[in-house]
Amino acid sequence: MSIIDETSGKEASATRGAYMTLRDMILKGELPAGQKLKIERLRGLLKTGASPVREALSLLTSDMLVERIDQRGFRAAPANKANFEEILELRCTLEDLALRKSIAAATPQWEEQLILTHHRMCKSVEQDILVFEEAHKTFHMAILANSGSPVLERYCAQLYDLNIRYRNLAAGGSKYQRRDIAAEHGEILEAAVQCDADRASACLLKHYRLTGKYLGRELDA
Amino acid sequence: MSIIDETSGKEASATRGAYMTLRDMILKGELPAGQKLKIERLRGLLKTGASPVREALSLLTSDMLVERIDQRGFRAAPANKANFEEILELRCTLEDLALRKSIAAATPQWEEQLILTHHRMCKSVEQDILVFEEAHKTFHMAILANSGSPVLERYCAQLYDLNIRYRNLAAGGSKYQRRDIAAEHGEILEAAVQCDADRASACLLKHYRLTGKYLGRELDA
DNA sequence: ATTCTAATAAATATCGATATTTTTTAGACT
DNA sequence: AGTCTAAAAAATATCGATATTTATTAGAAT
Repeated sequence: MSIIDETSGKEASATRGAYMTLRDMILKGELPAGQKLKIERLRGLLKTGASPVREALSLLTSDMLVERIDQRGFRAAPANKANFEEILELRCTLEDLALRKSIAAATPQWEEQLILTHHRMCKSVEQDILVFEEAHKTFHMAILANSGSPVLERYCAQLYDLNIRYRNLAAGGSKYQRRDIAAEHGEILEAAVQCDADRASACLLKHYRLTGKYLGRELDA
Repeated sequence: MSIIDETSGKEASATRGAYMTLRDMILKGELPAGQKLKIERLRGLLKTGASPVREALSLLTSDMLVERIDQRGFRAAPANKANFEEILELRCTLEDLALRKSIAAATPQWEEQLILTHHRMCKSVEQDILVFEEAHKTFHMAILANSGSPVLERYCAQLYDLNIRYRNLAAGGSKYQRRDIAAEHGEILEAAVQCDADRASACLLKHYRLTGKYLGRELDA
């Protein structure tokens, strides 16, 4: 592997590159919900062949970001309030579960990871919003990372992304929510480190449901 | 669509055909856990081109039945006791959740579906084991089908399949479990129809955990 | 004997072309 | 006008060939 592979954003395979780009575009709403995803168009967009595009789209069905209808192609997964609320609720349930498992199995290493990812997230607010987004996801996943159940964590990560997608879809005009997000994160961290499962869970779910309520209003429009 | 399409088992697209066949082979253990899945070999096996095979494998990644490693192909998902137990436990949690939601939202239509799928399952015991397996899954999914959360149901279906896979992997030599499965199903049905969530859940989880205990022993070998 | 390296073989990933299917369009009929 | 039907266009799905990458083998050096 050349040095370039590791430092640049360039992906190893065309399929992976297409997967990442398409995923990003769907999460950001650049490919609107429900939109038909024509191979030729994406081919042009991604400057690659039909095979990588099709394979990437097939992979994205795993993530519930793309729907595949046999013999009539792919489309960006539809979005609606019912689905949003389903995602939000299921996410709360599963994260609550994973959080409690993580805390129950707490180790010094896990604690340290929490502190670290939280710190990085705090610092990243000064930087580009994308850097913060990344750090934000990393922190939230770190909380669940000690659950001992990779499948559960996978589901949580999936639901996290789906939720972010709705945030991006809804955040059309209105300004970013003016809440003290930093304080909320701090409280979650504190409770988790203290192994206070009930408080950590309560904070976490409040954190999600507040954002959810805000987004729910946006989606009505 | 010709008449043949609807009556024969022949799939509409090569990709879907490959997907179904491969899925079946992995669930049945014909493609052993961890095994490398070489495109050329599968191409020969399924008598189709490389593209449908690759696409089918990409789709199977969703179901956690296939692992994809960039630039070095696909392999059947590994199987081990830890994963089995994780699947079993998560399945119990999620099905409990879905069952309670289903019961909470009970409708006459749902009840009737339960009765119907249960009846079909009972009848199917006389027929081929594969017919029973299909009916068994249909019954279990019908129980959860009223949860109002398609995503949750999707996860449950996924975990169901993964569990079945372990059953098939473990059932190498030993005879089929000699329990009164029919009675267990009957009890679940009865409790569900009566909207007794606690009893239904208890029955369901006992049903799963008994099978799980049995399979766990097999997997030690 | 063991590790390193170059050459070879094998397998994956990708492309471009073509067959198949679906969708659209335009004309005929009621 | 509103359907139905046939032809044309567009898009999907698939194939066969090739480029790229990884894995294997055999020989050289320590």
